[in-house]
Amino acid sequence: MYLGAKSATDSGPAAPLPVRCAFCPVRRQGMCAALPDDALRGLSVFARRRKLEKGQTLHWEGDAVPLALAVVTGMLKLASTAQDGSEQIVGLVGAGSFVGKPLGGTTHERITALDDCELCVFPADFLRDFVAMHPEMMAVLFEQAIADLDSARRWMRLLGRGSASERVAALLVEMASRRPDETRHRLPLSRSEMADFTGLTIETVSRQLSRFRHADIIALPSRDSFEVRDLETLTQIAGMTPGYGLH
Amino acid sequence: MYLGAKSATDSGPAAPLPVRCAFCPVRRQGMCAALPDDALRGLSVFARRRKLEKGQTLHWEGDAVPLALAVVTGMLKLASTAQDGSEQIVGLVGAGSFVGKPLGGTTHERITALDDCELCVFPADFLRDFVAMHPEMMAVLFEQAIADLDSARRWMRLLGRGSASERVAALLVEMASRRPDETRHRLPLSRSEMADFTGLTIETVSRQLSRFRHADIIALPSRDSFEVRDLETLTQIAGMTPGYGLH
DNA sequence: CGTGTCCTTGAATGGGGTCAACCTGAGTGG
DNA sequence: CCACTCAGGTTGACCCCATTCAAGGACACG
Repeated sequence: MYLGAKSATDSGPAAPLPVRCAFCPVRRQGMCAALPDDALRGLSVFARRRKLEKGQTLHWEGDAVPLALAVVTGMLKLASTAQDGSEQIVGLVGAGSFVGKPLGGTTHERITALDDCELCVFPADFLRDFVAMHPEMMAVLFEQAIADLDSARRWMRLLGRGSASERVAALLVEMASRRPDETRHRLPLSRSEMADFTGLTIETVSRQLSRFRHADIIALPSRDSFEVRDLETLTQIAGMTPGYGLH
Repeated sequence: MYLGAKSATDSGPAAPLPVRCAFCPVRRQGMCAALPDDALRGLSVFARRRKLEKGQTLHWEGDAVPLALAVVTGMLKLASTAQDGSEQIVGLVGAGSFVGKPLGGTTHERITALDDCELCVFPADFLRDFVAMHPEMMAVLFEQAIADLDSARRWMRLLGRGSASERVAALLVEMASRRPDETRHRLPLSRSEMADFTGLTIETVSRQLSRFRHADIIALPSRDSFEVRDLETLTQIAGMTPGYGLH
């Protein structure tokens, strides 16, 4: 169905990498990093850049997955909804990460932009064929699935056993660990989304943040940013050894 | 390092399947089902049958994973431990399922037998090489990782948002769904393990079970078994029906 | 028959939920 | 410029459900 990709892949080593790939901020991350230039050229033929505005939802739980995507900039959330309408966020996806089921199947999560995002989107059909031709890519996807599983299981422990302060601290550490060199970080989640992720209420999240602020562990210069003032204490509260993020 | 497997795989279509595979109860499930006889013969060369007694732990969180395994009979739990010693079970693994990281990496979970188990164990090094030669096997492992991820995320929702009755009901439904035709089921988890899995205390688990029993939703003929008397109500409770009162 | 382990049940406690009031800042219109 | 609105966030008071603490039961073991 997308077999044209084969010839594109084989179109000779001299052909240049498309500009969008050559200068892509995630060229050296995740899925794309695993591919040599010529394979990436084949992949890029069917890749489509797409912007997703903050709050927009990409597709819905229960649908067959029509596509897979890599995040170029911004952050996405994966969330599932209960009958009663309450939402549980089951994953955060940042730049360089991949979402989707290249082998098909239905997903049970909704994908929503927390930021204005830039995505690199592939039709799932094409990707399935492409992966069949590039086993090294399958390995990368598999490893990411395993990493996602690890991270989901760490959150399970937190949700099952963690107190409110542990959960909120863990979320902050998680956000902070994505840019370890900075102390000030964007906080693309609203209080309501933080509540959905931690399994708490917005009031409890707010109270914990205030406690951390009063204890001078963090500062909250604006609604959508925070500053880590005492990372050690924060990681300690989160119940994790420092430098060991939830990914 | 295990390249001898290659010649074993190619040793001609006439060679018979080893007895332990031919009569294996999971020959048609999971990983093994994806392989034709001759490939399975190659795999079986390095497979080792091993029994694990109830309560025995196979290996420990934080270690590099030395092996991968398929469950032949019995049930395993995957659990992670917090600094304070509290345990959170992050997965139950039944017959036919696969555990491990065929591509290497460290695991953060302990693997413990809930029952007396029979396992089919592979050295991780060998499996990595074998998978490289059998892309169709990679696909199966990938799909299982995705399924595990889905299930972990469902539990995340339950742990984050579910009440005590929802969690306990969900665990019973989960156990019951493994043998849909039966109404009476083995319950290989102790109360303490049920508590670890649901993120509750043993007292709360016990109270919920008693409530279900008094409401004639289940019966508890012995400590390690239960009988579903009203599956519809049970699934309804597990599905997070808001404010369901059993008094 | 005593002892230990696991389970059940009861009563008291407390952490987080719920409800409600208030605050803050961005927009909007005069 | 201020007044107004409105959504999102904060804070307080109260309450409820699960935990904690404590006692007792069921069952297997020597």
